[in-house]
Amino acid sequence: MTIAEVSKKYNLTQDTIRYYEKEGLIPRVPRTESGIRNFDENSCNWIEFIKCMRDAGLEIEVLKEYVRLFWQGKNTVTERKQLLEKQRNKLLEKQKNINETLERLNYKINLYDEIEKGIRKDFTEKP
Amino acid sequence: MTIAEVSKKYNLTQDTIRYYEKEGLIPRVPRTESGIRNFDENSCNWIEFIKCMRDAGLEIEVLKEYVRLFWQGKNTVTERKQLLEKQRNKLLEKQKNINETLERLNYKINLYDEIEKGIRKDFTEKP
DNA sequence: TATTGACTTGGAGCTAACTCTAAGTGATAA
DNA sequence: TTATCACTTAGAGTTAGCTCCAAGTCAATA
Repeated sequence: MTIAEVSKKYNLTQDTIRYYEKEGLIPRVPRTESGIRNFDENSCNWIEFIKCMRDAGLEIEVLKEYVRLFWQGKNTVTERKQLLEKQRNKLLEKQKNINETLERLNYKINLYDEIEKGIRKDFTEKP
Repeated sequence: MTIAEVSKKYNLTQDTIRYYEKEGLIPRVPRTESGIRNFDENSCNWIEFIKCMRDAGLEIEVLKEYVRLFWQGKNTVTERKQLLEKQRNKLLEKQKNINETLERLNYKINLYDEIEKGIRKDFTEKP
C-alpha cells in the first residue's frame, strides 16, 4: 500500500503519517527498492491503533513511551499496564466533562427551541 | 471576589482568567476604585460556564462567537441554537471516540493483567 | 517611611501537533 | 527523451491556548 492509499484509508494526511513514523509512533515502514514506503498489514495496524488513541486525545509523548515499552517486550508488561490505566483514568475524566457539557448544551438548545417556537416568552438567561 | 479567590475556586490560573476577559469570553469584570478586579456573581457564572465548555474541548473562537451573539440579544436565538447544536454534534463524536478507545484500553489492560498473574502464557500481541 | 506583596497592563514566549517548503529521485506517459 | 507526477528528505513555519515577563500601582504592615 502506498502512502496515498493509507492516507485515504485512515483519513490522515501523508505528512501526519510521515511525522508519526519519524517520531517512532509506528515502526519504520518497509520501502520498495527505490525507497518508497510500502505499507504492510503490520504498519496499517499500528496506524489504526495510533489514530484511535490520538482521536481520543492521548498525547504523542505518552504514545511514544508506550511504543518504546512495547518493543522492549514481556518484561515491561507491568509498566505498560500502569501507563494504560493512567490514560484510562484521563479518558474517564474527559468523558465526565463531556457528559456534563452535553447536558448543559441540551438544556440551552431546548430553551432556545422553545423561545423560537414562542412557547416561552419570558427570557432572562444566565450564561 | 479577588482574582486569587476566583482562581482557586475554579482551578484556573489568574493568567487564564485575565486572558479570557481580554478575549471577550467573559464580560469585563468590574474593578475597585484602584482598578483591581472585583468579581461579582455574574462574572463567576460566566467563568464557570466557559470553564465547563473549555473542559469539554470547545474552542475559544467558537465560545467567542457564542458570547458575541449572546450580547446581541433575542434576535440571535436561532443562530445560537445552530452554533450549540454543531458543538453538541462534535461532542457526541468525541464521546464515541473516547468510548471506542476505552474499550480498547480495557481489553489491553485486562490482557496485561492476565499476563502479570500468569493466567495467560501465550503472548503474541498486535498493537 | 520603607518595604512587602498582590494586583495592574501590554506584549513576548512557549508547547503540542501538525503542516508546509524546497530540493531531489525515480517510474511512467507523450 | 522530455515532462509529469508521486514520492523522498530535513527542516522551517503555523496555530491554539495559554504562560510568563517587565514595569508599574496601591494598600497594609514593620
